Order: sequence, then C-alpha cells, then structure tokens
Amino acid sequence: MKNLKSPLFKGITEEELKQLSVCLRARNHEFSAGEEVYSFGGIKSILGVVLQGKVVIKKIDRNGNVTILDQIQKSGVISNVFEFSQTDGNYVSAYAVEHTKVLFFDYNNVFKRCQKACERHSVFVENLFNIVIEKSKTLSQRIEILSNKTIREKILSYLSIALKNTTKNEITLPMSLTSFAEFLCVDRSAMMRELKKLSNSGIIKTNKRVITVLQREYI
Amino acid sequence: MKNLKSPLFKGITEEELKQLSVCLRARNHEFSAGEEVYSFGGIKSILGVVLQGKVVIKKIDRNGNVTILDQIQKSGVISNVFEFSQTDGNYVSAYAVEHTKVLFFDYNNVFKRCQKACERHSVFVENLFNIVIEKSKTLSQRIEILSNKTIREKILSYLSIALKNTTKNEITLPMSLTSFAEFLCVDRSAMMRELKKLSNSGIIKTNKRVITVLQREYI
DNA sequence: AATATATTGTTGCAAAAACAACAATAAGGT
DNA sequence: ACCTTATTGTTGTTTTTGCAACAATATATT
Repeated sequence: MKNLKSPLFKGITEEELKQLSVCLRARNHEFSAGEEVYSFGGIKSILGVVLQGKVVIKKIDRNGNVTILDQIQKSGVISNVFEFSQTDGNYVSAYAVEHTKVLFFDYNNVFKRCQKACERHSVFVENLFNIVIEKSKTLSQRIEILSNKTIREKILSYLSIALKNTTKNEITLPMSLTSFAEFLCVDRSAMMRELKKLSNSGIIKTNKRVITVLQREYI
Repeated sequence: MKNLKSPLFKGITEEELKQLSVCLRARNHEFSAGEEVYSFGGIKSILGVVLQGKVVIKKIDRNGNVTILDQIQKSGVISNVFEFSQTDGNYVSAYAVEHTKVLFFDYNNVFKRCQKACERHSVFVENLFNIVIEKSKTLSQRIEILSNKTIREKILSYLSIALKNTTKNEITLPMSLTSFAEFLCVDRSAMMRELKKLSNSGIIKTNKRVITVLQREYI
C-alpha cells in the first residue's frame, strides 16, 4: 500500500490506514489506458482514490458528442456520490487516460462507525469533507466558466481563474487543446478561431498549449 | 428560534441548537426583497441557513449580463465555502428574492471542537457534510445541462433530470421563464423560440411555466 | 527510420444563438 | 380601478458557433 499522499489520508498513518481499510473494505484495481474505470449508470455508491495515473469523466450523448465532465489526477478522489449521474440518452463514464491504479472503498461504510471504533474514522470523514468542499468549489468555477455565452468569454473566464493561482502571466493548459475545447463545451475549430482573434487583438499570445496573457485588464 | 426544518439541524433538538448557536456564534439577519444578502468578493467564510424566503446567487459581468448561478430556498444553506468565488470583471452576489430571514454561523468554528464539547457538534458536521454532497450533485447536474451545445439540448437535458423526480410528465418550472433562461445561460428570446419549436414538433406542450412532455423518448 | 496516430491549425458554409426592439398579458401596489 | 412593473410572446437582423473537411506538425509505436 504505497502512494498515500491523497488528502483523503491526511493525518492517517499507514498502520491506521490498514485498520481503516478493513472496515471500509478497501480493494485495489488497475486499469490500462483507455479502459473504463466506472460507469455512472448504476446505483451503487463508489468511492475511490487514484493512486497512480489519471482518470477523466466523460459524457457521450446520443449523437456521439463527447464532453469532459471532470478530470481526476493522481491522489484525487473519484465518486458518484458527489459527482455526475447519468441521464436518459447520455452515457457518463470514467476512463483511465494512462495506466491507472485506483483504491476503492465501500462508501456505505464511511458513516457507519465500525465495531472496533477505529480512531481514525472521524479523521477520514473530515478529510472526505474537505475534498467534497474542494470539489464543490471546482464545480462552481466550472459553472462560472460555462455560464458565459460566447467562446471568447469562456476562454477569458478560464484564464481569469487560472491567473489567480499564479504570479506569472503565462498559463500552460493541463490538457490538449482538443480536450480544452471539450472542457469548455465548445467546438474545437471555433475555439481555435477565437484564440486566434484574441491573439490578433494583442490580448494573449499562444504557442500550442501555452497561453501568455499580455493585457490583464481585458481578462 | 423557529423554523428548524433545515437538514442542517436534522437530529438536533431546539435545546441542543441553543448550545450549538453559542459556539458557532449564530446571529439572525432579515432582508427585504431585492436586498443584497452577501457579496462573494470578500475572503470571510460565511455559513447561513435560509429560515424564510428565497435567495438567488447572481453573476453580473462587466457588460451587465446577469446569470443565475444558484437558487437557495427556505431551509437551504448558503455559503461561500463550497460555492462561487468572484473573478475579475465579474460581480457575484446573493440577493433576497422576497422578504428573507437568514441565520448566520461562524464557519471557522465549525471544525473547532468547542471547550464544552457540545454533543451535537459532530451531528452538525455530518449534516453539513450531507448538504455539501447534495450541493455537489446539484452543481454536477447543472454542468451536465450547460455542457450541451444547443439551447434545445439544454432544455431537454433539464427536462430529463426533472422527469426523474416525478411520475407525472408535467413539469412546473420553479422560476419564471426569464429566470429559466438565465439558469440555462442562454438568451431568453432564443429559448422561447426553441420552446416553440419543440412544441411544434409535438415533443412538448407549454403553458407559461408548465411544460408537459408528450414524447418521453425524445428527452 | 518508417508508419500510424494524435494534435494543432485553418477555412467555407450552414445552422444556431445573441441582440434588439416591440406587443400582449399578467401581477402587484396604491 | 388605475397605474406601474414584470413576465411572456414574437420577429428581423447580425454575430457567433458548429460542422465538415483538410493540411501541417508532433507524438507514439513497431
């Protein structure tokens, strides 16, 4: 049981985690690139930690359009409890982007205090609480971005949020431009066109997935 | 201290709440219709329960475009901890829709176990946890709706989710059509036009804010 | 190194949406 | 009952977007 750096295990030692793993029925799973980690159609509650690799949650509608709903990096938490559910006509599913290891827990046991009353159970719950709060913030930011009517505004909104987390004025997209378009829920070619317009206006400068903000006042 | 039906107080008696109110520094506030409940620009963490009335969280961008980010009904919880933050150029704020009473708590004290170690503190935390999870689900659903590229698909996606919570095939929008357009983040007249198209196709039937789904297979 | 696959970049065109402006109806206040 | 304000309903025009199709790079793969 390596790679315990997930915020879910903050303040929990490896020894304590072993005990916790018993009452939460932890089990390891490995997935190769492109493999489906979980389909969000079922009713079973899942809770997992990405120990290695990367997972994306995608929606595929009846016309075959793909939208990225979420990305979960290493140490991130994946769950259908506080995430997407499937609606009719859509297929929502989690895929491993690369070779990925996920540690699954039995969500139903999270709030059941175990017989042995293991000490770190409440720490685990508090950690999970903070993760859900962080997730909520991320989702809210995503809504703020998507709430813009034009592609231009969506891009600028994304940059505005990204700039808050750095002192530089250079942003390297954490995904390909193709995925970025899916993240913004817009057509890729239309997005490229808009990026070019912003470049021509001298507001940004682009080089592949590196965007340099030249005029912060427009963002 | 009336109206304790909020899920935040589930399993907590009025007597216990009094004690809890001390360590969480609870305080009542009243707002008249249209009044600003809270501006999301500050850094202070807030946590409040809507005891009476209704609150909407709106974003106003630099061009004056209004978008409804969230709606909080009676018994609902309002907080900037797990909700929207302001980005440059935008103004995010919570408004009372009608005469509204909000009970505010000191969020910073939620996780500080009080000296008196009041018993219901952990119940309060667990309740708050469930609320944040519900909020996350709602936000995720909103993203699913907004992730659709066309207005038509946004409407259908909304109806699909709404139909899950009822056995009837009739949905009464919990807001005006004007607000519904703001909720879907689209132009109102364009939305009206699309609703009409859906009616003409015989997929739905509309009467003001009551939408009857005639052909569920299209949803 | 050669080949396959993915990503980035570009454009014309059709479709959809935003914008703007206005009429009709409904709701609320005095 | 009257006036005011909000909501609903409609339409023409302009702008933006999606779609399709393709070229140019870049990145894996064998």
